[in-house]
Amino acid sequence: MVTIKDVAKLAGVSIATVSRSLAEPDKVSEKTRNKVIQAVEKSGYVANTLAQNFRRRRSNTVLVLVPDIANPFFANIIQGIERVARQFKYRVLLGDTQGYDENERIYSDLVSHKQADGIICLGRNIPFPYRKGRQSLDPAWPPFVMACEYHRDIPVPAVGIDNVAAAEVGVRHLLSLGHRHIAYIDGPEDSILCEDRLQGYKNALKSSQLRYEKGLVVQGDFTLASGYRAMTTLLQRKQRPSAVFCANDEMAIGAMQACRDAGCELPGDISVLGFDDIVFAEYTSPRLTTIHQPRNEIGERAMTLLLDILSGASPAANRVILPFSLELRDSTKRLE
Amino acid sequence: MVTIKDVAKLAGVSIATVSRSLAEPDKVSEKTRNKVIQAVEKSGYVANTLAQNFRRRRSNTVLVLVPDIANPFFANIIQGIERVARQFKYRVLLGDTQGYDENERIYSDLVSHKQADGIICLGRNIPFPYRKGRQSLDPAWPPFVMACEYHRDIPVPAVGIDNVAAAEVGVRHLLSLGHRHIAYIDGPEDSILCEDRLQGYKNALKSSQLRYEKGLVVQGDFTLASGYRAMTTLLQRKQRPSAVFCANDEMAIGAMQACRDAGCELPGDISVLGFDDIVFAEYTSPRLTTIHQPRNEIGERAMTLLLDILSGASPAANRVILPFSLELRDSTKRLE
DNA sequence: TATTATTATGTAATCGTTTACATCATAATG
DNA sequence: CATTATGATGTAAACGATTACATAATAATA
Repeated sequence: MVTIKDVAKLAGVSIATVSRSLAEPDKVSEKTRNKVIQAVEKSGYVANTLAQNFRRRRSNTVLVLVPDIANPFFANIIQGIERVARQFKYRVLLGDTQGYDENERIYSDLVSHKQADGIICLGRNIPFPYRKGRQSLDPAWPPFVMACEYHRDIPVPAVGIDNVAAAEVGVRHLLSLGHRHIAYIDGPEDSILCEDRLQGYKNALKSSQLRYEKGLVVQGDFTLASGYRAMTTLLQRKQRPSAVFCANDEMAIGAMQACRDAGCELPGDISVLGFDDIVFAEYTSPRLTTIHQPRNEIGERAMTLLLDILSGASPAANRVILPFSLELRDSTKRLE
Repeated sequence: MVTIKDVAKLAGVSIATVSRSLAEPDKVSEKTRNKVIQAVEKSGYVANTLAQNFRRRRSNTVLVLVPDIANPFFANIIQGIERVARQFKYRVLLGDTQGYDENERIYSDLVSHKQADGIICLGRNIPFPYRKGRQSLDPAWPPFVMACEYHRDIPVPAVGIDNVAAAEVGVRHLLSLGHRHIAYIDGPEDSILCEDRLQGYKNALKSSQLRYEKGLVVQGDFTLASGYRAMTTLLQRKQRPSAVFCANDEMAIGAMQACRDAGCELPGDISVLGFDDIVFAEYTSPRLTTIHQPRNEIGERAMTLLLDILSGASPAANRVILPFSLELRDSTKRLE
């Protein structure tokens, strides 16, 4: 294995000069720099990252905590993160948390010695230490950014869309089609995202002087199956809703299946509105009307934000709000 | 930061003893071992992984090359890998190759200095050096395992199912329903997986004395959109197929949409058979009949295999073949 | 030209482990 | 009891980079 020493010998300079030529080229005269570069090329030297990480006390790696990689929604965000990370020579370490609260593992494995320079959390259960807020945070914990979700009380840097507004736009769309009996299939309890969407749902109802009916809100957990179950519950009501707004596309797709199984026409009997606009939304029958989130961009911006923080820039824009859009397709229909 | 030195002082022993107590406990007397353990607990010492990695020249990290994380099929495999990795205190570094051939990056970033101790490749474009076979492989490249795909000529360790047999079972099912005009929507050209599935398709046809008709095979690229396009092409034939076998579920779902758009009844006019059994397959309309692959297990076994190789075990089972199953649902129907 | 400021380079310490080797104590052997 | 094997511990040298500091070379000034 060719080390910095070999290069130094080959170039006829000291190892310090080699190191400098590569890391801070302007601290070195052009002549020597060229000698070094030549030697590097000739020898095929590539710096030992393990040694560098150790010495520099950082790893050029970010840890991405994903509640569930199998969820295509998250996958797109990860892609965005990856792209930016690669551009800035960072590596992406994946942690599928599967809902577990795995603080100790994260801590002892990665954080305590800067195995990861920063953390991006895609889910709602953020590692415990961050819940206590910046000031009381053990300095060993590295910078932390949330994508999608955010924290209500603590100003954790976060990237996402305005979920209240998005939900409101969606539900208003249903209202504009004449629906008055609109159900909401909610996501997991501890998701602020879903609280916001619920709020948007309520806002929209209020704007039409409709009263919020608790029985029309059923909780799911973002999975297809939970959407199915929730819809099944809703269909058992004496008065069936004529439209249902779902906190994500998967539950919407599950709900559609439940409708079909119950013999409902789609969208004739029931209009379905999703959230996220995953690729599959265009391939359901009928095609799913949904709220589009810029997933790739969310990932990109989250990574960019993290890099900013890592580079010591003040967290100017502590919370990045990206635009959403209502994607009109065929699963919502005017009420006759 | 508390280092091994602090622990040594606290326990009243040398750093070497501390190191040994932790790494090779039986090389140390019980008495001292206990002293050390106490000191470790008291001080809250946790070994600096960066230093360890550097000194040991390995990282306890595996690199997983994924063609596309957004594909739920791969996501499940990654989950399996993650689970085993975690169990054995390995970390998973994710590389979304997006089809790029990014050999140099992998090499200079990771491989040359054991930033990753091993590689698991989920896709078909395996890093160049491995294509040349073990004997002519630069020893810097770490052990390599393929999941799903494999290499025809070179005995690269691989985990997967018997794709020829699986496809044959699937198509025989269609034949048993009376279909005689069966199309195949193929995956990308360079995928051995798909070659195998095509072979299975041919085998099945032959077993029913049907001749293989080239026009009934259309190429896709595993995406929903490509399935849609392929099916559209097939529907333009003077004689439409009565059934179509797709190399993956996404293309099948795309194909179903194309059928609907063309005014075909599903499964009345056309039976559709998928491959993989992704979660969405149960939520299409009609529910998709498909070949089930044990995705999680593929990931788990791939990681296990890699760990075996890393631990120096001879690659006894160089190729692991897992069972598949035909998942009968509603998208295939007897031809009337 | 002599002196000082500036820039370029080298020397050597350092990061926190692991590990070969030396040393010392203890147990087993003759 | 002397000698040798065995086991437990310590000493110190790595690993390959970065970087504070010292020194040498050059440029700027008087």
